[in-house]
Amino acid sequence: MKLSTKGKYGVRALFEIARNYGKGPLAIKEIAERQQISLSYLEQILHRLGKAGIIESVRGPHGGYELARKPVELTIGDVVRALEGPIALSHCLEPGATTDGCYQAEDCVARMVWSKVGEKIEEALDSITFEQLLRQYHGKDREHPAHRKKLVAAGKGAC
Amino acid sequence: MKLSTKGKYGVRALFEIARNYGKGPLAIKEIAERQQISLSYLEQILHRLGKAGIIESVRGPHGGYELARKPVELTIGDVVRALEGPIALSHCLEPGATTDGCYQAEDCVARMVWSKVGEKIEEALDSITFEQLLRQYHGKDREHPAHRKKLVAAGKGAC
DNA sequence: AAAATACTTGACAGATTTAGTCAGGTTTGT
DNA sequence: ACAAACCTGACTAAATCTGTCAAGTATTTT
Ligand code: FES
Ligand code: FES
Repeated sequence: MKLSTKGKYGVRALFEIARNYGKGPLAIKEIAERQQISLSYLEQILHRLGKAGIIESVRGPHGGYELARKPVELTIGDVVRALEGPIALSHCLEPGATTDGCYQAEDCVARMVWSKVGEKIEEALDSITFEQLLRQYHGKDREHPAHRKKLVAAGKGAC
Repeated sequence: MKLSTKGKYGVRALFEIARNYGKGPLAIKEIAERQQISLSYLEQILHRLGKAGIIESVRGPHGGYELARKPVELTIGDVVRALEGPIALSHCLEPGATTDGCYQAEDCVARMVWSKVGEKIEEALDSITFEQLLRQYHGKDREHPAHRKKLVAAGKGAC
C-alpha cells in the first residue's frame, strides 16, 4: 500500500506548476531544481500528465508547463490516476476488466470488499484540490531546494 | 495502488477459517485446496497472521488453524496491516519514522495529503468485519475450487 | 535563417519487490 | 514409534520501479 515515486514526484511537481498559475509557463528545469527531481525522470512524468490533460506545454524559449485548468478543478486523485493508473485494489476491478478469469458480481466475496475500499480511496483523493494545497502553503516558503536535497541524499522518507 | 497477492490470499484464507469458527481448527491443506492457493506460500501467509495474533495454530494430527478472536472483532484492516505492513502511503508516515530524511509536520505540503488519504483508507478497511463477510456469504456456496482453479489458470483478475 | 531553448519519444539497465518453491525441522495425537 | 500437521529460513525467477540516455521535433528570439 505504498505510493510509487511517480505519484509523489508528480504531486510535488504539480504543486510548483500550480504555484505559478497565471504567471505563464514554468520551465521543467526550474521544477526539477526546486523539488530536486531528476530532470530526465521528470520529463516522463510531465509527459504523462500532459497526455492526461492536466497540464499544457509551451515550447520554445521561455516555454515550460502550465496548468490546463484552474487549481480548484484539479484534485490529487486526477494526478494519481494519471500517474499510477486507475485506482483498483484488484485487477478485476479495473474499468475495462473482462469477466474472463474473474467471478465478477455476487459470487465473489472479496470483490465487494476491495470495491468498497477503492471507492473510499477515490473519495479521499478527489476531496483534495490543489487550490487547498496552495492556500495551506500560502506564505510558508521554507521548502528550499537545499533542504530537499539533503533529504533526497538521505535516501528514505521524502513524500 | 494495487494490493499484493499476500493481502488478497490472506483475506480469502481467513474467510475459510472464519467459516469454520467454533468447529475446531481447519487444516492448511484444506484451505489451500478450497481457495486454490499454493500450500507452501500459504504457510508463509498464515505464519504472519499467527504472529500478528489473528489466528492460532493447533499442532499435531487433526491440527490446523482457527481464529484467535470472534469474527466480529476481526477486520479487513487487521489482515492487510499484518500482511502488507502498516498502511502508509509514504515512508515517512510509518509509525516508527524518524525525522531524519523527512520534513515532518507543517513544512511538508505533501505530508498532509498522504496522511489524510491514509486515514481514510484505514477507516474503510477497519469498517469491514469478517462477521459481515460471513453474513453476506451465508447460503451462497458457489465458489467451488474447480471454478477458482480455472480462474487462477487464466492468470489475471482473481481478487 | 540560425541558434537557443525546451518539449517528445523510446530504448535500456540496475535495484528492489513480489510470488512462490524447497528442504528441512518440530510438535503432538494415537 | 509413527504420521499428521505446523514451523522456519533460505533461495530463485519474474515483475516492477526508478531512473538514465540519446536522438529527435517544435517554437521563438535575434
Ligand atoms: S518528507 Fe517526510 S513528511 Fe514530507
Ligand atoms: S475474482 Fe474477479 S471479482 Fe473476484
